[in-house]
Amino acid sequence: MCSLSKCSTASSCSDDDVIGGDKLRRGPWTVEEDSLLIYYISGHGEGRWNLLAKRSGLKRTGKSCRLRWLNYLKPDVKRGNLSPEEQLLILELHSKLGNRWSKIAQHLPGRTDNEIKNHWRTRVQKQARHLKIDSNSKQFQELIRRVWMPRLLQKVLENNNNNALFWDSSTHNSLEIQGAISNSLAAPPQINSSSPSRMSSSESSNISPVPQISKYLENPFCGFEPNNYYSHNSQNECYHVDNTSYQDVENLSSAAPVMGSAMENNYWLSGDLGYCLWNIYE
DNA sequence: AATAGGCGCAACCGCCGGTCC
DNA sequence: GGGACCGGCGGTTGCGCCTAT
Repeated sequence: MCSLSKCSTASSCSDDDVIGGDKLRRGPWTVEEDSLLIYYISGHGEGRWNLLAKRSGLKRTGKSCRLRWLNYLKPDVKRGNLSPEEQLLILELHSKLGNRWSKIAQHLPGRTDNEIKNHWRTRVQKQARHLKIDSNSKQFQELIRRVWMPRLLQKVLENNNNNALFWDSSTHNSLEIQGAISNSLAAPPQINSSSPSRMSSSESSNISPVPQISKYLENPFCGFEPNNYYSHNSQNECYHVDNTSYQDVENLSSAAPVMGSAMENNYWLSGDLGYCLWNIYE
């Protein structure tokens, strides 16, 4: 509630604005104000913002103090670009929670609702505008799930493969991120009918063990059929177990267990065409 | 070098729900 | 019960920086 008598926007307010006889400052915070707020909170703790605003000597509203602390000054506020993992999690959570930014922020330690909201508006909604699609439409939601999330997933896994052949759980301790990754592949596979039946067979290095016989689950990129069984030869070229020849071959470069999966035998397989979700057949 | 336009982000606004008296 | 106050939330604004022309 703006009780200032003569301002309509932040930029139009001056230091001469008055509340209750005191001059109130608005707009960007100075270093001195930040220091004062940090000093006061270090001595008295957070909360009771209106009282804090009065007693600290800051010529700011309680709301303004709260916002400055929570969004900027609080020590655990994480700064810098959102990682692909975080972006993926935001997309996943937004699909479930909608614009409930504070709820989404609770799942991203160190990130504020304001930051996530800004990210959504500047990055995600911008895409919708460019595509002339309503960002709340089913069509856009589908686009996010089918295109954007798999791309982010690819980035996440590429980063991961660069660091370690197998999934490094020490860098991905959030099961929620794992869940978001799994869910990002929940859409039915987009099988490209123009794809050649024999897939590319470039040299694959750093080949990791893959299950002898695996059940392909799902992936928006690959041409494998869900719930069919595949095996591989000594070069890690995959083939359908019903076929005698190596048809539908894809070179597989690495395998990583799906952490947090309800199915312990689920693996991500990294290959020429992207990433596949497999279940070890027993 | 100047300028216009776009973008990112900090900060503000208005509303709402909870709490206290 | 209801009014006042407060904190939290989502939406919006506008400033400053960057980039393209």
